[in-house]
Amino acid sequence: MDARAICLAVLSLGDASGYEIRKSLEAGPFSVFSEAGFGSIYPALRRMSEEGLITGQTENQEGRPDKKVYRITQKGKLALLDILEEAPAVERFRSDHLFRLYFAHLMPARTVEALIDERLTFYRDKIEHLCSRPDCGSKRPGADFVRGFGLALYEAAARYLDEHRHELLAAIAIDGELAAKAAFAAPQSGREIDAPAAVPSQAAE
Amino acid sequence: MDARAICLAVLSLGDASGYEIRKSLEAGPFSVFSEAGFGSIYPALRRMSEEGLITGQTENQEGRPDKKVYRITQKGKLALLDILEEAPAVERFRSDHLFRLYFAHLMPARTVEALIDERLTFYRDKIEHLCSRPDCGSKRPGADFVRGFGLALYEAAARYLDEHRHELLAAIAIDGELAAKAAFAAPQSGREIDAPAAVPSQAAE
DNA sequence: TTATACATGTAACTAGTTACATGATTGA
DNA sequence: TCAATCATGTAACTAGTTACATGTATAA
Repeated sequence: MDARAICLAVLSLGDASGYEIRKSLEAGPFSVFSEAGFGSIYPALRRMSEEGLITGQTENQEGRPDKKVYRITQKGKLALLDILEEAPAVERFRSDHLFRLYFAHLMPARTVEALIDERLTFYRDKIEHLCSRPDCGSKRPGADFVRGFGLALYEAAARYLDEHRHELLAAIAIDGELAAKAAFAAPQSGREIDAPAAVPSQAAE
Repeated sequence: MDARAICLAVLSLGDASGYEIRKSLEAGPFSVFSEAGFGSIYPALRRMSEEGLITGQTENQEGRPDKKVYRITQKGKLALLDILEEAPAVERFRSDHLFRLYFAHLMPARTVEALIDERLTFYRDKIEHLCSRPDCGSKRPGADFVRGFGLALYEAAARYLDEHRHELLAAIAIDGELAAKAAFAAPQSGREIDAPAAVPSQAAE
């Protein structure tokens, strides 16, 4: 889903300003599986407002900037139902952290350690956050299902990192810390120059 | 990481053509955490070739199109090390499937069922695929770590779906299948029109 | 005969990020 | 006094997707 769908989804739960939508994506029920910045939220709201999917009402506030509170229209509700019926996009998962950890042998052990710790903290924060709001109303069964799913994943991730960090760190240490990096970056080493034909199958595997 | 980093990573394991890089992203060691299409791979390879991070050699093949086999240069290796040292991007997770499942009450039960089954098959395929190649060489400890992480996540996901699908499906059925959808889409219902100020906090929560 | 695998690439488009502009209030 | 929170928005840029163009060989 794109920023439009996300905004529509948040507004289907209740009126909100662009700022509040953003906040909701950080902490609300959609925080498990979506994210969007102001740079995509504001243009999306404006366009949907022009198209009649939502309406905006400017609220004057004392002491702080005016806010524009949006409300989903019936047309907007139907648009959301349409989005729900569309074939879901192929789920793609890209992880910068895993990318780096794959090359752990090319980094100093303390960098790898910091990387894992940071990730652990991230998952634990997420778990704590999800646990702190039981929110189990049977009105929206999908909400509980999705929250449970997120919780299960975050817990599995945290458990894995916790149980395997020493393993990885030990394996790097044995390697002589930066020896692997030096070997990799050395002008001549790390590749058999006269055996290029044999390598592609390895890469493709 | 972007398409450039991904290509560099694959090439650091061995020479490959654009086509082979793509294949490797579907099945190889990076399939756990990255994906890229031809439309981003080919331009990335060309640019990196111009910049001297990789070199390309055209191989004539009988009976099939020529292929351009790329090899990472020393400059390319240093570039990869640079990427590894950069602060990792904030990990963002967007899921079309979870988005839909959140609104399960607005969809026919059989659609929801199909959605979950599809996902279950996806995770099981991934698990089977990851298990089928033990590949435990101590040379690249990060490779095993990352594969294990992916496996742990996919297993947790599959387990959750398996154990909770009936729960969700039952909750929807009780609701009278499409009654919720009708109520949601009905012109007047689903929102207290005269209590707009109270709603934002709910959305933001 | 039909689809898939092999193989590379471009053009047009869509979407999203980053940085900037503006400015008051509140808490440390 | 400094940072954070509230609040909205635009412009320039970056990146990625989709559809197209081209063509052979092989397996079902």
